[in-house]
Amino acid sequence: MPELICRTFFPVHDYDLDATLTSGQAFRWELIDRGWESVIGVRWVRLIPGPAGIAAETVGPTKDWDWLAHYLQVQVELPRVLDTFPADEPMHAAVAACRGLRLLRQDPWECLASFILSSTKQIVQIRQMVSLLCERYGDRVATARGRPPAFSFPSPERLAACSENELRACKMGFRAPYLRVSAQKIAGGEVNLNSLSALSVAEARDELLKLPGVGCKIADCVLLFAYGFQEAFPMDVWVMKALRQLYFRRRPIKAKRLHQFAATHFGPDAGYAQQYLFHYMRIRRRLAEFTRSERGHLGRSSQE
DNA sequence: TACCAGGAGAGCG
DNA sequence: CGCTCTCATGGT
Repeated sequence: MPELICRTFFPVHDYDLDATLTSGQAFRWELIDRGWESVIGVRWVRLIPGPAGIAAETVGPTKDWDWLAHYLQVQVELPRVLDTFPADEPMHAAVAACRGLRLLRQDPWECLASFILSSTKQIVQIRQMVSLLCERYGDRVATARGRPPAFSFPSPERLAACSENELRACKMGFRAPYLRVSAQKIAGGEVNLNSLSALSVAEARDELLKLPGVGCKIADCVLLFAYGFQEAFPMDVWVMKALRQLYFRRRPIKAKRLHQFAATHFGPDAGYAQQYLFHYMRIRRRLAEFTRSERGHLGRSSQE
């Protein structure tokens, strides 16, 4: 029985889908034959970026695409956001290098669980842990013919029912009890993720901080990537390095002062600015590594 | 091989 | 507070 493929098109400008999906905010997108594939909620999705916008397809009868428009935040007028950034040299450079980078609006539980796993892990490894978790404890969802199997992100209830060893087997190490207990607190109603959008940022942050394995940085990631609190400014080692390098040129600055600077300097969409700085640093590193390796090859071959 | 990764929590003075 | 140590595991 042939599956029903439904398609739509979002005519968005200033939307760099590649940058957005590889900028370390979501961990389940894979590039297959020039399209990005993942699962949002219980739906498999394939996105194809083009010059006039983003083409999308999914499986099963679909007349309403609001869930995807919401996830992609296609209604956001990017220039309006960029205008709120401070008019300084570092931000100009970051914006120029990451033109079209966007923030997604993700499911709170998937976002929270993923970032609980993120601590002192590289993005490739976070992807690996999340992928194992979904394969083993998520539900199979329908995909287009010829596509690899896809799974939903396991619910809090499902992960709460896992043993610590089962979770450790997904290569998450010391993060296993954090994820397990957090899942239990959410499944048991001790923390209600659905109620946070009605709260102030500070109140919502305090709720997230009740969960084990969630400190300021991870709370801010969830506030920003899942709830759309755009003033939340997650400060990880990369953003810290960006601020020191771009704004304080190797003058010794304590982390506390850096937080104060970030809280006052970047305006109402500070979290958006943060994502530009984060991605800017990462693509600069990739370029530097590429250049170094190319020079290495040239150096060797010219020796002969 | 040594060092680092989208950190958090506990123990200490 | 603010500092240091530990916690698994894999990539570079």
